[in-house]
Amino acid sequence: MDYLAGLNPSQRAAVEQTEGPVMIVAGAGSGKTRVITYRVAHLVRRGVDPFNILVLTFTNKAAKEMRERIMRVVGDEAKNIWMGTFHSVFAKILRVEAEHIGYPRNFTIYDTDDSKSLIRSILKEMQLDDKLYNASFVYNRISSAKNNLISAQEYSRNEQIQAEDFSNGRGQLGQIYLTYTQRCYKAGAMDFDDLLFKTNVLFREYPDVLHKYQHKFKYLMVDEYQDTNFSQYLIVRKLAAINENICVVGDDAQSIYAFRGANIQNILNFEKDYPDLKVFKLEQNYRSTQNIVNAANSIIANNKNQLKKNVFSENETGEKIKVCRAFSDNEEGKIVAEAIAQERALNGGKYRDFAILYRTNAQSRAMEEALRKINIPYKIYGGTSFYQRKEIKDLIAYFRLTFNPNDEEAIKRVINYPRRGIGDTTVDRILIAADQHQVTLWDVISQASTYLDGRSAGPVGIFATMIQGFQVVAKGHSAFDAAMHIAQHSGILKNLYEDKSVEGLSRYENIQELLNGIKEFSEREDIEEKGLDVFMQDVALLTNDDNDKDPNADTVSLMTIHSSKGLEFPHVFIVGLEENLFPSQLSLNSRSELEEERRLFYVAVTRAEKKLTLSYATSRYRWGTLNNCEPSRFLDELNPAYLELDFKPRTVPESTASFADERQAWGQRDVFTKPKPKVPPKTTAILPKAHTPTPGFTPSDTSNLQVGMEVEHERFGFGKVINLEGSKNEIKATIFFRELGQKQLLLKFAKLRIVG
DNA sequence: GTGGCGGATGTTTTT
DNA sequence: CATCCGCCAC
Repeated sequence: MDYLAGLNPSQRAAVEQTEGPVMIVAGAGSGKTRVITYRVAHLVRRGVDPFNILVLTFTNKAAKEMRERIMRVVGDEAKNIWMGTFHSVFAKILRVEAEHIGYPRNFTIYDTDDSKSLIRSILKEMQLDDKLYNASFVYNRISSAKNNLISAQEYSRNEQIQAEDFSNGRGQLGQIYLTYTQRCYKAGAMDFDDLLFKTNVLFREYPDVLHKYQHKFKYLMVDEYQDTNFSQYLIVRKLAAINENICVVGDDAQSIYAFRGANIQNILNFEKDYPDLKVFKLEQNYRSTQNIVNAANSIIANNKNQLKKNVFSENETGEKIKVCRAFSDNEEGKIVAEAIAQERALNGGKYRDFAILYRTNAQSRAMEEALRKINIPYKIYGGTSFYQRKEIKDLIAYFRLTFNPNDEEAIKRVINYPRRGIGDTTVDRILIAADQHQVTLWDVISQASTYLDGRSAGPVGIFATMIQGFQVVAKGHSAFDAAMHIAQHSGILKNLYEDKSVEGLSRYENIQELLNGIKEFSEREDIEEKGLDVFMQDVALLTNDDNDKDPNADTVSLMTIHSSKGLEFPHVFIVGLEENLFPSQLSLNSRSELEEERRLFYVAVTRAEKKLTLSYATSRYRWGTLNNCEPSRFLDELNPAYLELDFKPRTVPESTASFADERQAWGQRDVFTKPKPKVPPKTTAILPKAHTPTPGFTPSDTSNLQVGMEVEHERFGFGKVINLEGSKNEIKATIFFRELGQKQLLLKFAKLRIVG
């Protein structure tokens, strides 16, 4: 029981409370991961069968790390613990139980791209305006419906939802959702949200199945509970209903996934669900210096909605938090890169002690360039995942088709790649034929001559034969052999090999890398089934860090704040602290969204152990144009006692002296003393009454107006005509008003008096 | 059915 | 700035 010795009293109490409902409210850096690890280890030590333990995490990375840690305490037995993300665990269960809900065992998992592509097809078929019904918007709408366990039928039947959609001019959303669901079903595909939604359906419709898992998972633990949505919440509650050995761990201050349906209420209401609940609060931060912890507290204090908690540190006070200003995003990169080099030159340390965190993936580029320039090794986490690259998705689409030939998105992706003379028209015909004859897509493709006319039947038939060939090969061979066969005979390998461009070369290499990965899988000894179908089962759920070749390499880490959650580094740089970037422009509409951004900043700050550096740029390239930026409001919210500004406050040398006397002596009218809006207002409705018309103002006949004439406008004041264009009744005059600047007016409406 | 071009459009964040 | 999409000519 030596592992218990290193824990503080509340940590230890949380570990030892293995029975009944438990909630651990864990402040940032309070040893949460240790508690979960030891708690699981403790269960195993006390004789609980690892097969009866289920641990749910939010990333594959977290699951993997935790399993390794537990293995260090209890050994190989840890391999048998059910541990993974919600999505991966329930995908596994759904595959076993698929027949109950009418899905094939080897159903495809659609990723976001697949889903949006399907939505786009549906929108096109329904001939809907793809601006009003933007695919991403529709996807999000369907996604949040599913996360709140609202089925397509329910969505369409619900009068309130319908009324809301109609009033937004999007009355077809219900129909789109219905069609989308139907098409996924026909394709034997589930999207990410379905993995949770269908699990709920399964548990609701088949009590015996639920019962089986309730007994299987005698002990449940959920990490990052504050990030669960309703769908996840209900799964957990149902699974725990019999044994009630449920332990959730979370921190409301670190809830940063509301945008994908996470509901803080899940953590706030936990007590109501389990009256016998034991709550443990972990408030001592062991990770960071006092300055960092105090600064973080000063940020989160600005949020109204939060659980009371007192996170404190007894570590050294530490250095103050440095704030840097740069002129541009590139200079910001340079400052950060040089700071890393300098820190290492002065105090040593490894590259892996440094992390650069940003709000959006796009910001990584300036950082990368700066690091590369002075030869600092770095690694980017997240971003476009290896498995999202086009060439990888293409090859995987062939794999998908091999095991599920009805996979509509896979068909569309590769039926004509490499080119084999099957154009969009033919694909449309296939979809229509399947619909008309009430058969599957694969029925149409595999019996092309019965369903299609002669011209398109030929190439489609050849395609079908090829896929059938793959199916035969996949059955009798290892994952690697099958994959290699498909890569070659589909023509993908040849197609990429012939592309001698730089991108083509890298695509070819990526395919090689995927094949290597499959080869490794084929040679693994810890699993029995090594077919390509097994490899494929959760490929859609893999992310970048699952493809990490050398996790121990000494490199600086670059990642979004979201993916930094749960990690810690001695030195942390948070870059791009600018209004409209962080907080994101899209979050400024509501208090709750702004508070989520603030929690995100809190998460970022609390990643730092020893030293934290914040930076912002006063200008930045966005969409290819240079934009001026304001420093983030979050910088103002930080208690200045913990900050050190790395620049002189910008003060423009000012003098009270003026040239007013000289101007007056010269006789010039002083127009500049009146306040002048920088940008001419766009509409006349909000114009200030800047001008009082000359007494007895009457509009002149402007039919003979000439360029260069001085005019007075009833509200805009005095101005000079600088251009006239258009004919007769539609003459448009460009007039430069002294007070307001340039404006364009239609003469037939404008009331102008010609001066002098 | 294919390929090239110009224009629109997009950046949160992740499973 | 980059990519993706639609439109047009072969």
